[in-house]
Amino acid sequence: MATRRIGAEDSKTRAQLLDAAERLLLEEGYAAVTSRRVAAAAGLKAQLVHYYFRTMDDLFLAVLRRRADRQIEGFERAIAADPSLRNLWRMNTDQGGAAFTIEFVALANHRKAIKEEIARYAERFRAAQLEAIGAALGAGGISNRQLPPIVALLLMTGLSQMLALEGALGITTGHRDTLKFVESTIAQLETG
Amino acid sequence: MATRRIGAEDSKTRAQLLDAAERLLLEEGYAAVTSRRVAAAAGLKAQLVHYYFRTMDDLFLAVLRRRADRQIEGFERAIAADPSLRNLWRMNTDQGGAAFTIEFVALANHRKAIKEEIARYAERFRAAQLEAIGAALGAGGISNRQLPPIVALLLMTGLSQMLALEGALGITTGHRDTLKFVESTIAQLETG
DNA sequence: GTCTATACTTCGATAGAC
DNA sequence: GTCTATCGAAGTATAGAC
Repeated sequence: MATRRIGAEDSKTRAQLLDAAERLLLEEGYAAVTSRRVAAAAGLKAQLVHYYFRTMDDLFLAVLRRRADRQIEGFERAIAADPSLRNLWRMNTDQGGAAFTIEFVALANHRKAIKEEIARYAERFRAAQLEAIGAALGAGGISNRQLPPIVALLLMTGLSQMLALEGALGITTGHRDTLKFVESTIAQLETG
Repeated sequence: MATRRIGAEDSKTRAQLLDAAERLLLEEGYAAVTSRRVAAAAGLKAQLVHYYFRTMDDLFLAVLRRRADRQIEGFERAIAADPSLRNLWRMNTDQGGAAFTIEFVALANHRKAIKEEIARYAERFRAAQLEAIGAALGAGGISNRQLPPIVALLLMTGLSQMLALEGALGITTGHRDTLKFVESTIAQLETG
């Protein structure tokens, strides 16, 4: 049948399946997110997964959207409350979403729909951060020629993501020194 | 049986299976690396995978070791030939192993044996790079207080990995500007 | 030393019952 | 609008034949 029916978006059962899928994804990786295991974790029948999400990819996309929306919202609230460089850096390192990122990047690497959705969210996130970092650098007296905001942003993002990712894998060489260096650099910038 | 037999390490069939597994891993992701698919890609029977590699994890480990050994060897040869900052940066960005890294990091995230092996290789790689970057910075007249080599290394690694990873996902905002910035910074350092 | 026959489990997805 | 019965394909792994 070309037009099979699909469960309501506000169904409580649907939310339970999403919760279970997210938990499994974080704890055991995307390969463990099967219709049977998700359903079992939620105490439901496996076929319900295919009722609320036609394919497994649809389920992954729903998990991604729910989580990314929450994260962007949280970021914007935090940056409105404290738009300092220090806070920007803290948010990039603190948010324990490294495992989540790893899973979705791996998934995205071979699934067009997920790849496109991730790229969309990443660009949105980058735009929001660029605005914040541009203002913070300007307030610290850093000119665009010395260090363009977009470059500062990619340096910061690259570094914080690497620290989180390596931390998750148990790679630690140089982390302490680098953290200290970044923190003292930020402190220097903020005091002028 | 506790002591099942295993195929010889120098078997030609074994090498074909490794090749097929590596190809599948890069082209379709680790979830596609199943005994049946690996064997089919190599034109062999699925059971042979379990003869040469007792479990699928053993197969993944063998792929990882073969590839990482080659990469470290190549790096050491290249850096011996040209130990400049420019070359260090080029090697970190050029080596198209982003997809490979993504897959193994995702795998490692939930498999102890793979995680430990990756950490071992990463630390070895870092040590080799640290030596090289320390020498290059010293030659450029950068003091340890201005920019400690280990910090420079993590900045460079974080940035290049992020550029590669985002490139694979189709995220491009800021990449061009950042590349230009890094290249001109390196050029400045190398001319004094 | 090399490979195959075979067992048993789990997978995604659909068609149809309530 | 919600859920279940069921299918065919694909998964890992072992025991045993050559």
